[in-house]
Parts: sequence; C-alpha cells; structure tokens
Amino acid sequence: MSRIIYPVNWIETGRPMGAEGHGDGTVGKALDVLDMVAGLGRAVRFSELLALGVYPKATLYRFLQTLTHQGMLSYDPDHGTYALGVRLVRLAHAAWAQSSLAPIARPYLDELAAETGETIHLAQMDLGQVLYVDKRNATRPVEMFAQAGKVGPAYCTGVGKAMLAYLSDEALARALERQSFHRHTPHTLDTPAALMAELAAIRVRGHAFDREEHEPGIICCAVPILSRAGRAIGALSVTSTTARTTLDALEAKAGRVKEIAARIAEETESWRFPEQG
Amino acid sequence: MSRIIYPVNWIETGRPMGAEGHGDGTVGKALDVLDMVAGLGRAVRFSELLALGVYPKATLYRFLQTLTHQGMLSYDPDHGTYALGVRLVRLAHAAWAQSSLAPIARPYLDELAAETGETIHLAQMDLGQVLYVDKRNATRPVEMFAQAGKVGPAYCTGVGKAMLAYLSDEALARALERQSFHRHTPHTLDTPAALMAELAAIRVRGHAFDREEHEPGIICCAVPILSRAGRAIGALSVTSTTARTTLDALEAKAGRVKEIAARIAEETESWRFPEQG
DNA sequence: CCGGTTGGTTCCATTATTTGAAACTTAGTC
DNA sequence: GACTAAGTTTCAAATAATGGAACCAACCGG
Repeated sequence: MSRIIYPVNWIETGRPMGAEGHGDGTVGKALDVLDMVAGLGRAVRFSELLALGVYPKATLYRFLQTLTHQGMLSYDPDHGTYALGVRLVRLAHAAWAQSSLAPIARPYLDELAAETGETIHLAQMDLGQVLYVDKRNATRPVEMFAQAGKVGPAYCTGVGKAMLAYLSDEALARALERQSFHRHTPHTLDTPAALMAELAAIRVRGHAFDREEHEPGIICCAVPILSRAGRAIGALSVTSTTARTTLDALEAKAGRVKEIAARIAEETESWRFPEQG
Repeated sequence: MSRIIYPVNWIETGRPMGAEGHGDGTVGKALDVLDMVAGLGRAVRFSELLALGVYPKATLYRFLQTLTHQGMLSYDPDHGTYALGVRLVRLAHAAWAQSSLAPIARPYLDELAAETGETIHLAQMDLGQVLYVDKRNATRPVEMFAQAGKVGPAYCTGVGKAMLAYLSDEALARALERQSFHRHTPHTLDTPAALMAELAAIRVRGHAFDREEHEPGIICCAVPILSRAGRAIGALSVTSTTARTTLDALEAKAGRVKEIAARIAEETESWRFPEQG
C-alpha cells in the first residue's frame, strides 16, 4: 500500500484521491481522475496529475482523452491544461433537482429566511462531509464559507453535528474515520471523544449548536431532518454572528425550525414518485 | 443501427441517450447511463432504464452498481429507484468555479444588473446547446443550481445566436446538426437558411437580438464574449419583456454590454494560471 | 397451495478492452 | 547541435467487460 502524497494546497473534497476509485474497475478509476482535477481546484497540466503518482503515464493520458471527449473535462490547447467540463454543470443541475432535498425544501427555506432574517443553510451528508445544497442569505448578508455545492467538515459545523447525531452506527463510524479534527478555532471539538459526548447531548436536546467551532464569530443552531426510521437525511440551520445575536436567541427559534424540518421530511417520504405527467 | 425510442417526457439534455457513449469504451457507456438517469429527470427503476433498450440487463445492472458505489447515483432501497447522486453536485461546484466564465464574470454581472435593472444572462456553448452558467434576476438573486446549469436551444435565443455567429466553421456545422428548429413562437427562425442569414447580420452588427423567438413577450440583446482569436467563448445578454421595454431601448445598452464582454474576455486570457498559493 | 409473471440479481465462458513499459516525437534550452 | 522535459503512440500481455441464461423472490389470480 503506497501512501499517496497530497499536494500542498489540496482542496478538501471529502474523497481521498487515487484511493476510492480502485476496486470499481475502469469507471471508478476514471471518476477518480475527475476528482483529482476537482481536488486541485484549477486548470491543471498533464504532468501535474502524473506527478501525483496515481496512474502511469499512458493510462492517465488515455483517461484524460476519454473524459475530455466525453465533456467531463475541458482541454485548453493554448495552455495545455485540463479543467472540469461543463457537462458536469448540466448533470449537477439535474442532480440538484432530483436527488437533493433542495427542491422540496425551497419554499420552506424562503419562509424561514423571511421569518428569522438570518442566514439559512440546508445540508446533506456526503461521505462524512457536509454538502450544502441550498442557502438563503440574511437580509444583511455576511460573507461566509458555505454556498450551494460547497462541502465542509461535519465535526465542527452545526448541520454536520446534527446529522452525525442521527446516523446509523455503521454510517457514523465510517463518517468519523473521515473527520480531520483540525482545530479551526479555540472552540473546535478536536477529539472523537468530545464529539461523541456532544452528539449524545444533541440527541437529548434534538438540535445542535455551532459555538464558533468552525469560524470565529459565526454561531448557529441546527436541526436534523429525519426519515420515518429516525435517520438523518439532511439538516437545516439558522446561522448568525456573535456581533448580531446570541446562541440563546437562536435556540428560541429552534422550535419553529423543527416544525419546518418535520414538514420537509414528510413531503420527502410521500414525494418520491412524481406523477408520470 | 437500431434507433432509440425516447420516452415521452424526455428532458432535453443536449445529449442523445445511448448514442454518445459508444466509442469511448466502458467509461463512455457508464457516463451515458448517467445521462439516461438525468434525462428522465426523476428517480427511476432499474426496469425503466432497461426498457430504453440501450444495454442488456446484466450490463446495465453492473453500471448502476458501480455508479451508485461511486456516489454518482444514489439508490433508494425503499422504492428501488436510482437518482443522480450528491457527488455530482460537489464536482459541479468545482466545475462551475474553474471551467466556466462565471467566477470571472461575477462582479461584471452585478455591475450590469445594477446599471440596467434588467435580467442578465451569462451562457456558454455546450454541444450545440446553450448552457446558462450565471444569471442576475431583475429582483431575486440566483440560487446556483436552480438556474445556473440550465440548458436551452441555441437557434432561438439571443445568447445562442450570438455564440453561433462566432463559432468556427466546423463547430458551427456540428452545432447546426443538433438544432431542432422547433417553432416556439411565430417569430422563431425555423430553417437553417434563415438562421444563417441572421448570423451574417449579427457578425456585421456585433450583437444579436431575440425578437420573441423563444418565448412570447421576452426580448433580449446579446453580445458574444470573444477570445483573442475572435472565437465565441460565451455570451452575455440583457433580457426584458415587451411590456416593459423595446428592442431599440435594449440595443442602446449594447455598447456598455460589449465593453463588459471585452473586459471579461481579457481577464479570461490572463487568468488561466492562478498563482500557486 | 400452486403455476405464472414481473422485477431484480448472480454466474461464467467468451470476447474485447485496458494496461503500462518502452519507444517516439516535439518543443524548448544552453 | 546535443540535452532535457513534456506529451503522444505502440503493442503484447493482463485484465476487465460482456450478456445469455439461470436463478431468486415477491406478488397474483385461482
């Protein structure tokens, strides 16, 4: 097992590169190459990808050819670089519309945003990472990390912890392995033990807090969206800043957020089969 | 050559299903399956995909397994359905940020939207279709994947025609083959000849109009974003309604739009290599 | 309780594709 | 004009994909 050396400014994609693909045949490897390009986060040269040492020259070359021909990558002949292709944007549009909670939750997010005047996040779990699928900005917006399509860590965000608390044992175990427990701020829970204790508290309370654990000055109150079986299928949060409000004030809104989470969950269960139109 | 029978409510993805993938080996076929799921636009059963008659049972089954395992599809065990997976959303976010004009154009779109008070579209060409990569609504801000990522026809939209007019001969020929020339409104140019004449006029004028050719009451003025070589790499449009304004009034803003298009083009050329950070 | 049907899953010998070391071709560089 | 780095092509061996057929499990009507 040769350990892969990650580039310095690797973008956290929640997917170790050159590792996941193996075992799923050619398709898995090709998608892995796609992740490598995504992970570097910019247009890349053939040699840069080659230097990652995941695939031999000829193999990597053929994958890039295929992916480019398929529109999953685009090739810039002037600079000899590859970037992610537009076909992905098209596919993601469909993915967003059909696989996520976003379309169902849309009107509820609007409602919640109007009521609270704060930033609202809707997230789903993706291999131990938090994937933000929709967002409403506060009336007075503050630049923050999250955006639709972005991923973030689970162990130090409100939505992440809310979902972790309601995962199956196996899913939780797998997710925990993927947490970096990097100490983003002095408040970050940086050990599995501390996190487990917090998750237990969340299960009792029914909602999670972010006490400036990811970004200084940013606090939130998050609620899981639960399936009938009691498993987290997503999470909803109301986010603000310490300058503007307090955790207690945010918690006061938790009841309302739970109501809305319940309604989204309900619609999700029933809406799986849209009419044949 | 067996002709594929398209389902009744097939969603235009700009990619004929079960046709493009062949010829690019296993990877192409797998991505083709992905397009099939995207094309149906909802969670689908194994048998529905099988009924499309593109792949034999066992083969299709294995593709679905692989794609699901890879997170490109998600499987709902309760209903036995497959939907596009969240990994696509994650990849697309990166794609949007790195391969499209959107991040560069962002501040300019804001500027243009503020100045004109009208709807602004930023589009790129994708296999003969128009792919909208960003948008500023007259009133409400864009939810990324809800709007960006949409595709539309090229022959009857302002941005589409603006780009077609500045495509290389081969690219234009390939794009023309993919136009349906469906008559959306009485004003739609519904023959290749009419379109060619219009494209010539656009080249003279330097900008394109949409004279209610796609949707009744909707008009726009579009400008191509040109590479140094004079090829269209995207297009920018100011859209409004006949109820609110006239084509002449929109044309009056064309000069300003061209300035901005030129600035976006300039930044694109120089910005291909972000610093190594 | 049974024979039939539909929908999904697994087997496995055949076939076709992928693989990757090495050879080759540019395009710089000194 | 030799030297180097970056990208491209070749080809026999290794491997993975293929898909017909068999299998399994609900469900259904009698």
